[in-house]
Amino acid sequence: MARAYDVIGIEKKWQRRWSDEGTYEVDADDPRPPWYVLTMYPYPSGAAHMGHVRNYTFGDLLVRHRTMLGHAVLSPFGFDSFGLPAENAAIKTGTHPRVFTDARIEELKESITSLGAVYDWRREIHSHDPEYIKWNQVIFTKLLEAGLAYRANAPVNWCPGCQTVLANEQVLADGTCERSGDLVVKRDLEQWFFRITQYADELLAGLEELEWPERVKTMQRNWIGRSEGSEFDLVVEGRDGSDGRDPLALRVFTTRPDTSFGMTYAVVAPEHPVVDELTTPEYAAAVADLRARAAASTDIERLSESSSAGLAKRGAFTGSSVVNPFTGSPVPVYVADYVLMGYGTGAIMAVPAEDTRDWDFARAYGLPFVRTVQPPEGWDEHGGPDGGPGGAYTGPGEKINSAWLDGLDIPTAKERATEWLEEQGIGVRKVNYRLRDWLVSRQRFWGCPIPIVYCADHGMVPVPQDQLPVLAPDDVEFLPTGESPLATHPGFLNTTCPICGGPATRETDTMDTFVDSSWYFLRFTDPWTPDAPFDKDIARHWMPVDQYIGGIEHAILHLLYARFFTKALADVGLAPEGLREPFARLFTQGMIRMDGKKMSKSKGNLVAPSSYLTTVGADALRLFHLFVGPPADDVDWSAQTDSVIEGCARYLDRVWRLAVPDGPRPAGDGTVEPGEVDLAIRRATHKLIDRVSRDYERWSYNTAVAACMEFVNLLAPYAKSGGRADVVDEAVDTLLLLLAPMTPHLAAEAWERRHGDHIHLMKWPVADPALLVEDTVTMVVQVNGKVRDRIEVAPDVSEEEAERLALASPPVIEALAGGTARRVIVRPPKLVNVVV
RNA sequence: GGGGACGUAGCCCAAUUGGCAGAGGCAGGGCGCUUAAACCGCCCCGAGUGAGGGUUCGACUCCCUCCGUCCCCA
Repeated sequence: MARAYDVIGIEKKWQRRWSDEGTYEVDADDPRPPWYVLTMYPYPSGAAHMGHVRNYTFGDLLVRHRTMLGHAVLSPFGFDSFGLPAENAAIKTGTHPRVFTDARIEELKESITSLGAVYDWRREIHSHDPEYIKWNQVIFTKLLEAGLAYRANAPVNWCPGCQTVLANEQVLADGTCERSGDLVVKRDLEQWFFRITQYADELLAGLEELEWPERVKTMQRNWIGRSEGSEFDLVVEGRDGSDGRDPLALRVFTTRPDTSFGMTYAVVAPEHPVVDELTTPEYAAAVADLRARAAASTDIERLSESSSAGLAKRGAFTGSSVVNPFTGSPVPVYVADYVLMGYGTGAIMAVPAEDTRDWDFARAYGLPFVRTVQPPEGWDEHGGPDGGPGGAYTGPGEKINSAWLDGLDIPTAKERATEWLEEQGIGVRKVNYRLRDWLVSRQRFWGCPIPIVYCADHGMVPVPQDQLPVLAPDDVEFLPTGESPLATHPGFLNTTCPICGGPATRETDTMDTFVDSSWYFLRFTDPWTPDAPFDKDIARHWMPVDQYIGGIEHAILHLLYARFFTKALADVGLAPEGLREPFARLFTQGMIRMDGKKMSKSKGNLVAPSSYLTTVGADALRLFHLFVGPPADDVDWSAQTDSVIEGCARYLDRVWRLAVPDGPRPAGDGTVEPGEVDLAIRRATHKLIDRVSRDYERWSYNTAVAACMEFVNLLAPYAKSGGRADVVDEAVDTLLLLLAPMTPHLAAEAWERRHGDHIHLMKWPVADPALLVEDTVTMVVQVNGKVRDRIEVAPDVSEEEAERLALASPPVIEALAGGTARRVIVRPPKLVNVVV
């Protein structure tokens, strides 16, 4: 399509100038108030895709807008450059992951730049850079010193395809690996953990003060999963110690101690260490069978009620009983896979009447139930789904069948039961979390090595800071065995003990890449200090990030880990004390979908931005992303999308012709007083400032663009048919200033041709309040909600006057037809409704 | 199974938060310009808001139920 201006040439010209002139480079001693805008740093996957374009368009708009508002805007960029794809490529092609990664970084950097997105590139970070690795390792040893990192043997999710450990969240709902699709299995391994659970309460409480989307905060709350309850002992029948054997008891956790009188059986997790002791010879085979099956399935499968295993195969009687301390009666103990070792104590009291999972299990095994909460009338007949009989009742109600708790409400009964357990010395109040410690070990090559050596005499020894970074060797072979090359490289593996100098071996695990992304935003504030990961005072100047932008897919893990790291780093003295939260405001933009699926490389439905950059240009593509809908909403890439993008390009052509006319600029008549028509344009100009400014604040770019389009529709005929030059100039200049953050190249070039200077160094326009007030507004007059008349009134019309005018309106009088108004609703100056 | 978001013209979306359902764009149609077409300019065409009920003088907006799409947790 023929364009009104040299789009490609102009875009290249300005991209070079912003870079050459360092327009968006800032330092901590800048006198302007600081503002930190950050878009989540990307994994370098090669040339940018549409999701990147959308992402960086929002971020870049903010950087330019905030700068025009007079802030010193910190806008850094970097790459999350460790990760699996580079290593897989190495195995496939024999290219070293660094070579592969560096090439992908260059591609991505180039395509980000060609979008017109501006950054302070002096601060660029690569997480595979030796300098970054070093500080990562220093942080690791500091956390170790502080007791926030530890090593433990743990059952882990093992992906046979990737030959590595996966975090729970990397395992999909169907029990397969999110990357390779292989079925994940359980394995016991010595692993490194970060003690994030120590911060569980603070991570929960800290959410309150954050200006984050409510749903992200909800997801984090659910992930942390704080629950208050009691932990108490169930004495195994016959093992109270009176027969000379050691007493044996089963410790259970419950959030509903008030239901204890309704316990009809108890359950232990298949992995529970007490299982062997509880199981009588008679039931040993069945229990062993169940344990084997549980070990082969994932947590998700085990908790799923529609498991293919079926309820009947999911439990086994141990042959033992435990005594319910509330009733003194024994109940049978089962092993069942719906109880997990990792949560609570790995054992529960089962109350089928008030817990749906217990109910299902009890029914499958013919176990009785006793209600301890009075269900509503008719519950047993039609309380269930589809009006069938009701099962477990988990709602509020009066306590029954519970001796001294009878008649109480649930909260009171809960408190009494807890107090009783404490008085009897058999239980304690307990807060439980769903959140687990963060497993950071990865059996991969392309990650940050964990800086630990193992010495025969001194055990586990952290590598001293002056010997960091520990770097992976270059001369490695990448074989499709799945084993990390680090584990078999003698030069890397064999080292000396930092304490005694004797022979030692290195830790061969590398860190989860979420470690790298948990503090990069701090490093960005000062990537130059030689003796620390960043200077604390400089970090304090810029932090927290004023606006963080990223995908909703990071709602839980990355954001939770980064919050944990910020607190932990402050506590070990690396980050500024008092800095508890890294991201004051968060925005999660919608994703791009095509044919109902997320647009992604793995789904093979990518639309390359590059084809648009060489046709309609970056500005039009940016404008499209801003215009297509609310930033938080998903974008459907459809057959019509190209026409919409062309429509955006057409609009920019119109703006260009308006701003840089072919012929001589219209000579305005500055001698005559402006008339009504001229004033209307001026009013529209200032209303546009007001509207766009407010839309920017509330992330409503689609309406801001629509307002600019509407304005051009109004302005173009006026400018063409002899409008006053001063009025047109004010209108066009204002429009360019408002567009500058959205379509920076066009705005910059047009402004330079008009004024010879740099639009992005201009101040954001301010609306003249005098031009925002209307002389008159249209007041709607209704009779019984039906519009009968419209009357022009003063904006500050009084209630009495509005009512008088409405009742005097001929159409209203006609509609009333001699009847009297029963009631008149007056909402000046917008509406009067006469009710008959 | 639990929690959440969203359903407005053929399509993408507005409606300043309970007050005239339409701002903008795409697609479609007409006229002008043109030898013709594209480009460009001007104009036209459009839903009663997923369905049902409730609250209210008044509901796209608030409350229930259902349907559909998507997200999170199981």
